[in-house]
Amino acid sequence: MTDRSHPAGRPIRTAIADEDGIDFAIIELFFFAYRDFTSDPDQILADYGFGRAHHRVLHFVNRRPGLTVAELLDVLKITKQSLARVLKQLIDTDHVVQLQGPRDRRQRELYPTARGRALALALARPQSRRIRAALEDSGASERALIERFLEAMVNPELRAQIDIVPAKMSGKSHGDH
Amino acid sequence: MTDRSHPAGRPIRTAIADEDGIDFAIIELFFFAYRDFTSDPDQILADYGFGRAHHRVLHFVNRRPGLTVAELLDVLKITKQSLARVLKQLIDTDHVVQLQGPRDRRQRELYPTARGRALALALARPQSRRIRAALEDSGASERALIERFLEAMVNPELRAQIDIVPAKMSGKSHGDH
DNA sequence: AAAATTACGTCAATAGTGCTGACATAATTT
DNA sequence: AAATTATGTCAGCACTATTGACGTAATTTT
Repeated sequence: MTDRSHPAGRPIRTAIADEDGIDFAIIELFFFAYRDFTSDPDQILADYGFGRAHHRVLHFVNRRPGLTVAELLDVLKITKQSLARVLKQLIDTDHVVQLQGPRDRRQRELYPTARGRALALALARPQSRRIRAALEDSGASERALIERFLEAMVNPELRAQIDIVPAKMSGKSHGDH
Repeated sequence: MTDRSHPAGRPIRTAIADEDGIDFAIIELFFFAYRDFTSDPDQILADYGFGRAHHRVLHFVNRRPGLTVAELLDVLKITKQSLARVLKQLIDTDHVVQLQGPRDRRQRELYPTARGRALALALARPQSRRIRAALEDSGASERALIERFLEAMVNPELRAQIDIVPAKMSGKSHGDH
């Protein structure tokens, strides 16, 4: 501990400040907030032997039923191999089913089953509860502002992927026949 | 693909809605936002052969210089073993130094070196830039509201850890004596 | 003073999730 | 017919996290 073979490196005893106007407070809060935000579903997932990767796949398959493997890879920004394992498990446990693409038969359209839908909901519930509580606690209950802020945190090139599912309003031409 | 040995599991073709009033939009945005938020420092860390774990240690050692190993474990909520490797690397590369605790000589107080301070700043810079841009883009530029929201997302029991470093402002009503 | 506890370090083994590169197959496009 | 595309799969690797066990030095308790 005192046998330094290094060029010294004296200890800095002052806390890092807002040097250069860096917003350490929010950087740190974002870390804590995201950690706790994911901890709720982690509990549930553990019962199924699933991890966060399963959650993400399940989430997007429920949000965009019928999306293909390639589309899912693009949304998640992971590799085929990374997806393969978790997707296979979700299919084997009957949470997700694959259907041959209607236009292009090479494609696999991914859909949730009733079971997959139920699990996705169970995972989202505590997260949504936390969000609602946080909105209330933070006073303003300015949902729209938080939404805009989070969206602005995302890389501009990727925002397109997000707006794909505007839920119900903003009458998209989603024509689910 | 049609050789199902399962009890069936018919595909659900409708997108998951705001069933039960679940806020899927913000859940999803939080995922995208955090992913991109961490991608900036990830680029830099790769040059050092470091990962996110190194970043987190470096961050907190800079924020609370002199914190002990036990305190760091408590903040990060990881195990001793998980910390051991990354901390050792940070010490070996002269980013962090250990000093024997003054009161309790079993303790190791952790401090950043000049190098560690510089790296912490370099990692925080793009994150802070992203936050500032997002605050501006989201119009309101309501920093305080975002801060309150994120804090409210954290488990109440853990909020104590956060307020430890109120920097200077963060004019909370938490009456810091 | 002896015993118990604490703080830290370390070893071994394991899990989850990510990566790259290579290769195979079927289907579509050129 | 040839090239490309969508998907699946294999092998191997890296990082971060886990649990459990053990050792040592220092402190606290009895």
